[in-house]
Amino acid sequence: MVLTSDISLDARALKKGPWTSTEDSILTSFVTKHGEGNWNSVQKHSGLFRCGKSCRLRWANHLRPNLKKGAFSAEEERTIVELHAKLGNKWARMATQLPGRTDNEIKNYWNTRIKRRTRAGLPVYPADRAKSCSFKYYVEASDGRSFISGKNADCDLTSSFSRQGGCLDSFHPISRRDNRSLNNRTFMTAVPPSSAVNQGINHLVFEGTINSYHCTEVIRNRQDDRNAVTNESGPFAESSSDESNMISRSDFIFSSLAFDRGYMAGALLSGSDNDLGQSLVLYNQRTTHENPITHYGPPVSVATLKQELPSSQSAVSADSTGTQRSSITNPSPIIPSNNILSETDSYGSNASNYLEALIQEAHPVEDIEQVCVSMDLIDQLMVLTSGNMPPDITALLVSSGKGRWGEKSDPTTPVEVGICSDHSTDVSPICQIGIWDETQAISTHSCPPVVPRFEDNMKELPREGTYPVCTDEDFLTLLDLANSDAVPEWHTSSESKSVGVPYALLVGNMDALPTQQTIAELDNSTSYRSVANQLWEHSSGAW
DNA sequence: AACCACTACAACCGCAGATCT
DNA sequence: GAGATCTGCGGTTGTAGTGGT
Repeated sequence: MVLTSDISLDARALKKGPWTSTEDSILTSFVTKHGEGNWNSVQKHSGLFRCGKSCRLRWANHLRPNLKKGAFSAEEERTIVELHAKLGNKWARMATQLPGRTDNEIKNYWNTRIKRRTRAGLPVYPADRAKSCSFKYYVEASDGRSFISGKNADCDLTSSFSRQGGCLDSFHPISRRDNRSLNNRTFMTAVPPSSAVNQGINHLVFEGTINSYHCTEVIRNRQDDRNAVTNESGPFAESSSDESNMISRSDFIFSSLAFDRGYMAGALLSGSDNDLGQSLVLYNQRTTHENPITHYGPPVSVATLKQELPSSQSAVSADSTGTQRSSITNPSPIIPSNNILSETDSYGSNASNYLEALIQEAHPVEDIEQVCVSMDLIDQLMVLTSGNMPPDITALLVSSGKGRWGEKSDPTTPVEVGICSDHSTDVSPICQIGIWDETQAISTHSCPPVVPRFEDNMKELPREGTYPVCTDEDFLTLLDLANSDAVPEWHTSSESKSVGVPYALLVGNMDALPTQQTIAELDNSTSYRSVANQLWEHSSGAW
């Protein structure tokens, strides 16, 4: 009531509409004299009958020095497209990357561009931006599962993933740490059709931000997305440029990366942050960068897996005979058709023993260094473990691969943690563990495996002594060495380095995870690879 | 010349977070 | 600690200019 008259008074007093040159000059002289800020006082003391907001806007968009006028250059346009792909409608943030341009300009440009392209039936993002990733792998498994694995060398989009039941488009990993696009980061997602949803492997590979243009059915078996499974619509189903679709979630925790013949090798279902204790969480970038607590949880039992799946999806299903079995297509006649593991079994020791038996069956045991673990074995193991590779087995496989590093086909596929093959030979070059790199292309990786000490499992690893088991003192020593820059880094990419989990893997002791401060210091000074290098030298190449 | 569609741009509005009192 | 105020951001609207019919 009281305010009504005030408001109408203000409405009468304050001018709206286009600014005159006189007003501009008044505002300019006032700001030049008194500086920016305190815009309401501008209105009060400058004689302008404009509200503070209007003054700020006029100054910021038109009067402040160093503003660029005129049409956007081709380079600026390209930058805008890239930035929008990464940031969405964060005009102000985009403006900081375009000197002399205002958020309003960029917004106007984008909106008219959107209109134009939409009217023309063109995609928002140019096709060359949406498809230029060279996917290292694309596998359509016989059971209908599809995987896309992309590593991207020159663009920040991974898309053009379209398949029955879902597609992934415009996939933009962005570092939370500095909002930098993880352009060269390897990522993969698996989008199984409904018939295979119960594999427990349909998880995004990374934790980050997804700009979900046209994303559908990407994540389907997360706790809070279970309802979405039934209506064939994932959490990113809406197609919109709305900021609300900039989904940043921390619970897309990928497991291992490698797969062949359509099978995940290495595995693991993800879990939310709250599930750390249940899942074998291998990497969680958010926790790494902001709160470096990343766990190797206990192995996920089949029962746990089952529990974690939506009600419409079960890890094991009954076949026509009523036998409960993994719904992963059995890839090999070697493996009995029924699941060796009972539902309630943790696969741990059984699987380990079974794998050892398999290896011994395939190769003479006297020279384990010559053992080649074929993908058949990995296939079988995947069936055995329903896609969840226990860490001790992972380590065993690495052990089997000892000595193969750098030989013939270079096992350069980077993995976060897990097992991979290079997909180039019939016989897999075994496994790698623990090399996580968001800046290196797949094909340029070459470094010795870093074997985590899986706490209780460590003492059970074969060939004890060949693993780089680090004490905390070792860790500090290595850290000093790394920070001393005494050793050349394995790569000198100017991109920021990823530390944290790799470090922990390196150290082999999750308890020895460096503090965030340490990570930051390390990140500024050297690469964790130099530590790995030291580790390698310390072990005299023994691993 | 008049009208219309379209584009580019400027400015306003509402909201939310930060800061102040 | 709570309310007021300031500031910045993003969405929306208004308007001038341009080109085609």
